[in-house]
Amino acid sequence: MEGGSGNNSAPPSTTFDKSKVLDVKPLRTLVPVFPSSPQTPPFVCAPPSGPFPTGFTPFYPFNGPQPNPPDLNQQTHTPAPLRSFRAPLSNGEVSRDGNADGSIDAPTKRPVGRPRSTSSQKKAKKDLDVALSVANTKFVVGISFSQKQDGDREVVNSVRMRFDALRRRLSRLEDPKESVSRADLKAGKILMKKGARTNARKRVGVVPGVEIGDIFFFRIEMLLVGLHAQSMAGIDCMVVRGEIEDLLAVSIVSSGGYDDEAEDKDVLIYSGHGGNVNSNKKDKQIADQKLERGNLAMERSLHRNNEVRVIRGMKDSISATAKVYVYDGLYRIQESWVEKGKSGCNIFKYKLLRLPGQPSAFAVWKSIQQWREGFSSRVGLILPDLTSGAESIPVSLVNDVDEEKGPAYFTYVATVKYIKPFKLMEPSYGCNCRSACAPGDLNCSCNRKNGGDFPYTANGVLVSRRPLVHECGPTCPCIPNCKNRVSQTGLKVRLEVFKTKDRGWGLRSWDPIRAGTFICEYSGEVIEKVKTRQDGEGEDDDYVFDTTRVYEPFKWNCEPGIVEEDNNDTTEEYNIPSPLIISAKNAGNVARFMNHSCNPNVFWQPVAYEQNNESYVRIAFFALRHIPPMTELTYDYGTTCTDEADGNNALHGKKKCLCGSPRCRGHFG
DNA sequence: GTACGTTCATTCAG
DNA sequence: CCTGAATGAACGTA
Repeated sequence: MEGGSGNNSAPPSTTFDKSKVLDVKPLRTLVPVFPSSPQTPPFVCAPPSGPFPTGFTPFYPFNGPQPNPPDLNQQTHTPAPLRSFRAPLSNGEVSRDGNADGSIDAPTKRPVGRPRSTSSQKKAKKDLDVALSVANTKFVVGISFSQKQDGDREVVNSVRMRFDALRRRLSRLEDPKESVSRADLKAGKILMKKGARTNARKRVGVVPGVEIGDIFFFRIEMLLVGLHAQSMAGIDCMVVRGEIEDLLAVSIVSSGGYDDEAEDKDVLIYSGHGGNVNSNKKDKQIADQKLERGNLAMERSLHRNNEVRVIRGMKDSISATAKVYVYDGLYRIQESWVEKGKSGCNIFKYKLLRLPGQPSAFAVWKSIQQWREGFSSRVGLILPDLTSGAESIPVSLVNDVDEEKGPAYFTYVATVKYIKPFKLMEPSYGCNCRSACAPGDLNCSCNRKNGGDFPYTANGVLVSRRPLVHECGPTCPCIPNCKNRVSQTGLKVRLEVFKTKDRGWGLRSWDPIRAGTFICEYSGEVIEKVKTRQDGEGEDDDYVFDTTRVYEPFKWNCEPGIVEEDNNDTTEEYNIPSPLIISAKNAGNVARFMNHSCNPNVFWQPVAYEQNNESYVRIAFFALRHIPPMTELTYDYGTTCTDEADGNNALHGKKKCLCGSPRCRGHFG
């Protein structure tokens, strides 16, 4: 397993029998490349040099005990910080927290003449709302008052993951009669009402826990973490009270709806709002923009010279209208002017400059776009496709940190080999669906095996972790792009294998990745037992995936009871019919390059499907949270069950962890 | 597959 | 408290 640099310098052809792996299709061999640099040292097994925290949890748990609950019971108002531009606790804020009375059926005024929903639709919607409202009472928030006002990284991640878990769960209901439209809004509404948000107090500048480069797929997500507190409007502003009361812009979203110029990575020409430029009203009356609200705030911020957060919105490839938002850090407004728009009406324009010294975010996206279009070459590119066509999309091999020309020789296999079937409790011959298997169709035996709970959303995103995901297999008659074949259809995310600074080769993506996205399976050769030096088997096999290791439990699924009929087993403990050990030392795919982290962004999930009336289990990797482009992909390797009573060093075979997470366990493997 | 219109939402400011 | 503006998002149609 790629855990460090120690394995990458083995001579390519002397340590294993190539013929054994070269006669099976569809194999592609990686062009042999030899490290030109001196051998890098193998993994150090030195004892930890400092105190390592115990009681690790991979991320802030949704509920249940927390290692160090920060201010969990604090109910008193924290005094408003003396820092300028921080919104004081308003009465409105307190009252919103206090009386979440759930009046979700409050009538909303519609513009006259707008067609109204049919009564049956309204009834269905109301029923669902009531169900959601009832479910809310069981909902454990676990976010303290002070965390709601001012967050940190853990709270921000917790809110974002909880939002998406809930959104996926709500959008899973694909029976058209019960379909939830705008699951994002529904999930956001529930979380808002329960106070499961953070950084609710507006502020100028940095939002604690939100990092430059963070990505969002819904406006509501940015609202929940306090990055941009408007559900639709592009300019967010706040009133500051000082010697004179002032209105300041705090954040803007550049989404392409207006005539912005967003070509330069450090400069943004932003248009003011209003004038019905992009109104969804029937009358396309275009008017001059007025110096009010957001426009006024931008003008005041120009004179005050305060920092303005900039979020860049872009088209997401997942669908025609989907967007992805990238937090690009702090800018300052340099100048403003008024110009005539296409229709001849006045439009406010603002020129913003990015503050220097910030990590790049949008610039990374620009570079990737250039590489894709071939306008610029990737620095340090060694191979455009290390799979030699074994995958349907290329995987680049890149080294921009040193001279090493590639990992040690291995054979690229897109899927696992020598896999053994396991016996099912009851024999199964796949489903009988003619076209695509339909979620909710209990005539489909694959659906029944999944407890009637379709594992994926319409976008092919995993809804929840479960003991075993049952996909349709090669002998199911449904169409090849049936939605229940996500892990069999090959790579969808554009990946690259790259040289890390201190952990050998690693894996990362050019594409932004939504939580729950399938990344790859763990390919390789199924083996009976892990080879170790101790057993006289030569060197340790570090490219191993082993289901019998001990894995740190973590919570990924949405809380049970959010949706009324959602009473299925929500356990996230895996149930694998028989242990599975895969070695990718000699043959494997991109998964062999994924490094370990104690705070990973990827997790594995066993997936079963049938072939010739037998069932097989494979290991599929999914994104644990949203992953920005060029962020290293990591998962938790787990730990071997070391028998400490046998006199051996309990750390034998374990490797010093370099993941750098605050909750690092110190060792892994 | 993209482009555009329609529809139904939500939050916050005024 | 009430109202409406607002650089949403999904979906249907061309």
